[in-house]
Amino acid sequence: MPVRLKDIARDLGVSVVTVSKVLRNHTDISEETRARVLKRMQELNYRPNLAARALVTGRSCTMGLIVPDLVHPFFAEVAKGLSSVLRKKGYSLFIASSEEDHELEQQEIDQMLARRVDALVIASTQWTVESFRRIEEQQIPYVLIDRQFPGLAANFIGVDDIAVGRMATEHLLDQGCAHIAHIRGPEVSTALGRLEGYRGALARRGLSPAPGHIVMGRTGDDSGDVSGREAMQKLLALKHRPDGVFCYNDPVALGAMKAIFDAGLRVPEDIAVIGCGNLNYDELLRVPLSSIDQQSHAIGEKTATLALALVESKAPQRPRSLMVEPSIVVRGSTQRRA
Amino acid sequence: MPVRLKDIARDLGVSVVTVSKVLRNHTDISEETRARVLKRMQELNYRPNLAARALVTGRSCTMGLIVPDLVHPFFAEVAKGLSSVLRKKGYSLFIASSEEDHELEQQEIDQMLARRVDALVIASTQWTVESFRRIEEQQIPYVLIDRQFPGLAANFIGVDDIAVGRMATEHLLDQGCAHIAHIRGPEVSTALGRLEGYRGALARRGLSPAPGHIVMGRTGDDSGDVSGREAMQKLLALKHRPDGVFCYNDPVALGAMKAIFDAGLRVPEDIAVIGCGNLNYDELLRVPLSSIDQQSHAIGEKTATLALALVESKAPQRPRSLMVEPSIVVRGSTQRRA
DNA sequence: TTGAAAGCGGTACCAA
DNA sequence: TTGGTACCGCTTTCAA
Repeated sequence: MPVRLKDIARDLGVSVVTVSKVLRNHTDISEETRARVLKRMQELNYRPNLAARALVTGRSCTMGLIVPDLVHPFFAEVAKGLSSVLRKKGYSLFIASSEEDHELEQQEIDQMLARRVDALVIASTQWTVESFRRIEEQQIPYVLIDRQFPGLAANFIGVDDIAVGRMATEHLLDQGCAHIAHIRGPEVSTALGRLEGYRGALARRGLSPAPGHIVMGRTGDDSGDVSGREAMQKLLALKHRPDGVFCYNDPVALGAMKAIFDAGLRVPEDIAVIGCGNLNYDELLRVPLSSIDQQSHAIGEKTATLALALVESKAPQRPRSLMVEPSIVVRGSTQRRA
Repeated sequence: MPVRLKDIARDLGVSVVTVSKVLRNHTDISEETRARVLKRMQELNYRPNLAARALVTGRSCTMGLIVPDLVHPFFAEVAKGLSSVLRKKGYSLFIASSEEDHELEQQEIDQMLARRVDALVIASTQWTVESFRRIEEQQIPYVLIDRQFPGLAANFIGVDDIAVGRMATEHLLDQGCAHIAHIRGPEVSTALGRLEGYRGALARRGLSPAPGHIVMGRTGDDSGDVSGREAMQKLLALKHRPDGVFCYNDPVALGAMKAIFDAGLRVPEDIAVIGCGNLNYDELLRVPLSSIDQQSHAIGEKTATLALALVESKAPQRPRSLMVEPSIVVRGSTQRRA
């Protein structure tokens, strides 16, 4: 039912090729013909079938994005940043949520490869690099975001997690905290980087974490508030309880604050708390939460730019790893000196 | 570089057609041939080019979703629900964020039509129905979600907004509130429905809103907390201030709570507050916010099912409008009777 | 059971 | 400046 080049050509008594050339602004068409064709295209509201074009040009002008959880604001922001750049270049974006499931992620990768996306962006939940090999076989460029894979030479864009840890910890030090604890995350690159940054910041001032001041929440990212609460309770039970806590992420920080309040203590006077992620609700809390912003939108934009560059250059590039600088957002939960 | 039917056919000395038939499980192929073909497909990790298939079958097995803001948890949830159903049927989903911009939305619609999606799902920010006519011209089925257009006979799935308003208001009444105010939203179907439900619930008990008890926040959905705060301040300045407030959405409710705290009053003892949307942070607040859940995931799933049905049946269907029942989530902000 | 030919809606190349 | 022809990767139809 949609209008085709052929229809326009027939109506005007010209060849399909001529119409196709007008469509793509070729210069070797007379002004008169061009005008007639354009007019007819308008009248019929013609839209080229991009799938057909993709078949012959070998470019689908399509990319795929696979994230563990679309509802997580970090990934949603990345998706927005990515698509805002791609849209301007005429690209459309397939988006899929892997629900933190390796198998599903694998399936989605296959599906997108079958759709012949020009590039793939993945915030992976994999433990092995096998799926990435599959992508490489197909010669399709891909960019990993958020989580890095040690030992995999792939394009990567994410926040500099060591800087995240350092920044948060230094801020607590600057606010006069002397005993800073860390509620850490699971064994993935983001959590490990933040832990390293935390240690580094202390070391720079000749300090080191007190015994028991590095605790791990039971779970990783989700229902982080529960695990944050538990972890904080452990810290409160210590003989030397901390006066500042750097939390792996914001949900964990909220849980930690709950535990502090439950113990009848105050934030930030007794214990200062800082999280990571700068989630949209941080500002709305009774004690607004200081946090490290992960520049999710910027990550999306930079990823788009890199992916586009990879698609343009047919020669395979040496993989690039790009770290975005985090930034601190200071709110009430750490402001001890007015 | 990807493997094609032709490659497999050549390797095995059979025709392309034969391979194609094996691929689609046709029965008129000998077991022996089938086995040989399947084996080779495995070895080469063959994936059919779905774009090419789409060109000849006229089905892309692709749908489009356009929402005003992907970062908003409601739309992110809808997207998840939608894609979880579609994935099982082998469909992929283009997702675009219109950033609350009519023009962008229009562009995205055009883009997706050009990609020949099998169906389109839109949470529209349009004021006119022109873009929908464009879709109808192309004979592509579409489903509107969230916001309805009076006078447009289109498929629609959303929460029953009148029920939302009724439910919230009745809950406040049941908690013993006698003077219930409403901070309403802009002139769109969702806000109007909730207002109507609020009025209806009061009327059922022989009540009507006191003068000045229906206020409108300055802005609509975004930065709702600012407008909620302002609106609440107006309510607090009244001679007869309310003892319960039903807010258009959760950000507005947070703003309202801030204003109440600033005035030195308590929630829910002095004023009970209920929002709408059941956003993920509601539970994490100092005074957890009661809210009406909009069943976003269910909306996504039902939309997917409807869209699939529309695609299956070639005969154009009479548009269906489907209302999902909201549900109330009671938390601390309204619990006045223990 | 197998495959040759035509065609889906476009683009590339080269000759007229 | 214009258009004939071939072809992108796959499916459909029909004859062998």
